[in-house]
Amino acid sequence: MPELPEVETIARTLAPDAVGRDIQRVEVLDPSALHPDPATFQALATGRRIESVGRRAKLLLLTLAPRDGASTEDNAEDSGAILAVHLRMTGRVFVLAPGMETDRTRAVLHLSGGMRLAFADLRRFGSMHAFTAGQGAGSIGTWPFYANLGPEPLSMNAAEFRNRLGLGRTRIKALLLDQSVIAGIGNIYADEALFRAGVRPDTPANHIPPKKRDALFAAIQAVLTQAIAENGSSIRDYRDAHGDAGAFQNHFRAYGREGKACLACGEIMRVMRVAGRTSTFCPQCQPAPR
DNA sequence: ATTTGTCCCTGCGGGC
DNA sequence: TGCCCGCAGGGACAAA
Repeated sequence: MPELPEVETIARTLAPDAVGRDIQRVEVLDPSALHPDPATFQALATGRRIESVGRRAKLLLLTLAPRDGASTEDNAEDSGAILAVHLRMTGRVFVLAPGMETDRTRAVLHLSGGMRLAFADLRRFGSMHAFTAGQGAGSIGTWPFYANLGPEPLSMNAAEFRNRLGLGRTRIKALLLDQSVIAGIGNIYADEALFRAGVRPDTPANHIPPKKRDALFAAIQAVLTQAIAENGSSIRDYRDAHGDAGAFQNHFRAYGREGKACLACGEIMRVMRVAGRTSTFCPQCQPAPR
């Protein structure tokens, strides 16, 4: 399940191969994968050079340059384009070696130099979105999901995090999963951070004192930083742009450990449902809020 | 106003 | 052995 560290790893492993190449053709295998529609996607992407590969929240972002020969006449307004890939649960982005094919491929970007970039997705929840890079209609800033994204957890500070949790009694895990509150955290890293900070997933935010908020923020940063260093977590589907697995799944202390002994105290790990997600926690280390 | 449920989709594992 | 069901979960959306 690609969350922030997985998408970051994909961006890092993809960039050296993709940056500087031209998108010569967009091969559409599953029209429903391309937004706003396949024709618009092809029109926005084809003939542009990939300037950079990055990440925002759980989105992989390809920044595309204005087209070569864009004259002051007809293409004066061409300020480039942006491709945003959301992998959701089972999406993958691969650099395809010559002759190599992938399963469940939904679209292929044919790049200069014979390189191919494949977007594959078993469960077809993922999607690719094309935007103009300007401020006008069609630009990524007008995409509500993107426009409403909260700050990056690795770029914010503890004070901002404390404030973002607010004064309400919304349960803390729901806030961590809310992309408009803080961007890029999913079920795995929410559980891992809450465990490390000793905060139960259903604790109302207004029951978490400032010091505990700071501890939680530190845990979030530590978990995400270590996960990036380990190239993400590979449970089943996730691979980087070269097909290699990550290793952070070997460091899980909470996620997927229901019924097992807590690594800190030996208590049996339990699950509860918060915000519609299975949440694994230690009843001892993460005591119920009073 | 927050929060829960349903849907999207496919594979897999548990239960019987 | 084999079928059925629930679960996995990010986000949009509807509903309580």
